[in-house]
Amino acid sequence: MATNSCTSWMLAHKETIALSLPGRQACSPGMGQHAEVDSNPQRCDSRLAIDKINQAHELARQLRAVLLSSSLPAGSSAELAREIVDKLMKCSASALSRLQSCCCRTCHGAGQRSRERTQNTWCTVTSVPYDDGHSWRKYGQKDINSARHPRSYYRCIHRKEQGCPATKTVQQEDSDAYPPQFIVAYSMQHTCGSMGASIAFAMESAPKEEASFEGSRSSRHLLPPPPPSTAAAANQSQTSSPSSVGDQDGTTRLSISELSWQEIMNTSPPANTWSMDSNWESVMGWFEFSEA
DNA sequence: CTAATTTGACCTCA
DNA sequence: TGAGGTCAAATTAG
Repeated sequence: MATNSCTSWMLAHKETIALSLPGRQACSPGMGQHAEVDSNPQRCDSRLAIDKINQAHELARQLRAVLLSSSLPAGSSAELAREIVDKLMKCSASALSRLQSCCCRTCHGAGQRSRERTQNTWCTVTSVPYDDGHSWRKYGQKDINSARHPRSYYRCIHRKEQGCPATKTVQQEDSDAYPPQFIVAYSMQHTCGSMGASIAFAMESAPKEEASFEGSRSSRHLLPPPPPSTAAAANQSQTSSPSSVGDQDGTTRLSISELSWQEIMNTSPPANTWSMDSNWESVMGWFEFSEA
């Protein structure tokens, strides 16, 4: 797959950021099979959640337009972007909260080797499974019996030097949806000092696995190099996406992470607060989302 | 040359 | 015993 087409895909789907939903679907033990969303309206306020997600989607679209705008004077676009991101996060947090209240939080239990691990496993379904704010290194890939697509295994890049136990698996759903949806299952919290991550699942932006769709063997070409101004941040995410996207014409378009996300993260709660197992309430409290 | 990915073999668990 | 997870040598790319 050509780098150009991949970049185009990335730009085309930027607005899908923030729509990765830890509670959107209850992951089945097999992961390769579609999980059932709770259809009981009394137990699962899914309709409201969907509305909220749609709002988030629209906000993300607006944000993209702002970020890609070159006519705005410096400073104003960043300010506007921050406001939009703020609203976006409120909406997605609200949706997540609602969905989480009704959907199971435990993902694939099959194959888990210990109770501890099972308790520290959660998942999300997203069209852009890679940039979740942490650095991952792929260490394996397996064909799964019940799934059409192989499952990829990643571990934290700091595993060696810092002993970080975090791992994740990425598997494309069997559906023919476009963009393709991926089930991302995380295991264990990061103990490394890298960016607080899980919150950044909302900012995924680089569909590396796109390479496999197109038949390319390596995905290393697919991501444009980060600009100097964000090299440090990108360095934290070697296998995830850079924090901004370089255009083919040589200019650098600011991404969410560059304009506002870093600022948000600077005042964010502890890195692991997005664990669906233990700290969800604190996250909700931090966002102080107005309503839902 | 170094680092990341691929992939077949091996390990663990149900 | 089979399925899923991990290891590690080989391969690939910068």
